[in-house]
Amino acid sequence: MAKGSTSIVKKQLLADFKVGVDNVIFSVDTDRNRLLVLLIKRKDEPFLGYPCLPGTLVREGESLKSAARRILAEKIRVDRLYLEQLYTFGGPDRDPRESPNSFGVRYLSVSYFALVKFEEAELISQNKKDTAWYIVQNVPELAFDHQTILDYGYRRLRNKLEYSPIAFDVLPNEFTLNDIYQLYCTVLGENFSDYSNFRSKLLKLGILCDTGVKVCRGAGRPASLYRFDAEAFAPLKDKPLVFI
Amino acid sequence: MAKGSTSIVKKQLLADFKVGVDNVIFSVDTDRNRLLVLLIKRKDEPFLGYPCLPGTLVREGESLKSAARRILAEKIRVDRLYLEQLYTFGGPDRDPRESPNSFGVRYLSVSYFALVKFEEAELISQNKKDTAWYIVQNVPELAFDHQTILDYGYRRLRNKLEYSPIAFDVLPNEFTLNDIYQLYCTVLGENFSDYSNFRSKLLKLGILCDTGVKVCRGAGRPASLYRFDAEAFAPLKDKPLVFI
DNA sequence: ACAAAAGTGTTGGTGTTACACCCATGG
DNA sequence: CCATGGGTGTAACACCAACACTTTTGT
Repeated sequence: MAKGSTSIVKKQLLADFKVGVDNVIFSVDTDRNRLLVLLIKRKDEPFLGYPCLPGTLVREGESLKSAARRILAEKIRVDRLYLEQLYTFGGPDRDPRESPNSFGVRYLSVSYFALVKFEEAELISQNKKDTAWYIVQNVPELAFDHQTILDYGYRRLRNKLEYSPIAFDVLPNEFTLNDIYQLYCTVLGENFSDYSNFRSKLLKLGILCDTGVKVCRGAGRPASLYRFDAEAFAPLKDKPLVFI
Repeated sequence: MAKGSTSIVKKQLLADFKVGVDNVIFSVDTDRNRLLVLLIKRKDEPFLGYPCLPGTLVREGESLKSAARRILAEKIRVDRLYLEQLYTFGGPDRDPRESPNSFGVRYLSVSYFALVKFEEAELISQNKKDTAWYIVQNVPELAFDHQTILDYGYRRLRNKLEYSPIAFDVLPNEFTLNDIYQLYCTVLGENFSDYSNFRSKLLKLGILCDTGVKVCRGAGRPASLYRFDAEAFAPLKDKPLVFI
């Protein structure tokens, strides 16, 4: 904003804000083919008992992203994740707490979108009973406008998956091609692409290297373990790239 | 944000925010094949005299989008435009005015991205001498972190153009296929696509209707005037769609 | 005034590539 | 049983060429 405005516009007209950060935290349970989102049960009015996205208010000297990381660290413990800003919801009427007697303080929500590894996402024990993973396609009614935020995050997740390699942020260091395929299926739907084409397309990108190691999962031919080659991907960064 | 947080975290830790809105306003001068962005010269310190994005602080009871529309209306007069939120920049160090003696008030910038019709974008006279269109690829050094915001907006513009019909928001009601092509060329670069394929692809979408009227522009065969068919496009909304 | 030339919009064709769908093979 | 790899037909696209209709230029 230009400072010029502050001197022209009367101070008392300007809204005072508290800024909150709400996280849409996704994980993929590849074993059961489920896309999950982390929700917590509210312990206060309004919307007492309703699930909502984990959020927090931004503290002094804290960046928005730091706040997002902090609330994430309070709920789950992960060492690898993908995190990016989603959208800012800031209408004056989005939160019923912004009543006329709220002294003119408005609440703004900057939402963040996170993707974490389900297998290593350990719920922090102190919040365990109120924090849980929900199947995205089947969440109950959420508090505030959090369903809107969730929808927005879900759309972003699907888009991101198609043109950027965020899947590798939540896959083990070594994985089979089928592991990736299952992840994509879970998020994008069963028939987003043929497995055969998905394979060859992904391999042709040259960003995976075959470790040569084979793994047997149940019956069937052993699959090769691959590793994401960050160096090979680096020059492709910021280029239009399609992963499907 | 969950209200639970407010009761746990000590009030004095929370940052107080003033929220600003900065607009990245693009227009396309199709005659001269130029992509333009609207900048204003700062009349205050810091960055006195530097160009910056038009912005304002959000007032009480005003939504973010309303603030974006207000600042836009103060600079230019248009009746058709495309407007969407871009990104929120909120690090505690982004604005040098946020010094330790600023009483802990932080400035957050929610940026908006707008596309307007160059031909009808009339600069409001009172700001005329400090408000001007700049060629995007050739802007001078900007105040604050506005170059970052501009870059972000430019990228968004190119992406949006490829998969959503925002071009029709800034084209005349009736236009030739070459008009659209020129607009795409100006934004995406000369060789983004072959004209022949661009034509047939666009027509095959079935969202344009031929008015039958022909226009002659200088020499050459007369071109058909087309009109965007909003009804035909409606069912395609929210579907993955490619315009290139 | 008339014919030729040049400019611009329009339409169609061809080779290459990507993809959907299917099948053979290997461990 | 399942991962792997290859094969085929269709559709999309890059590149190219021809054609249609107009204005401009030359004689």
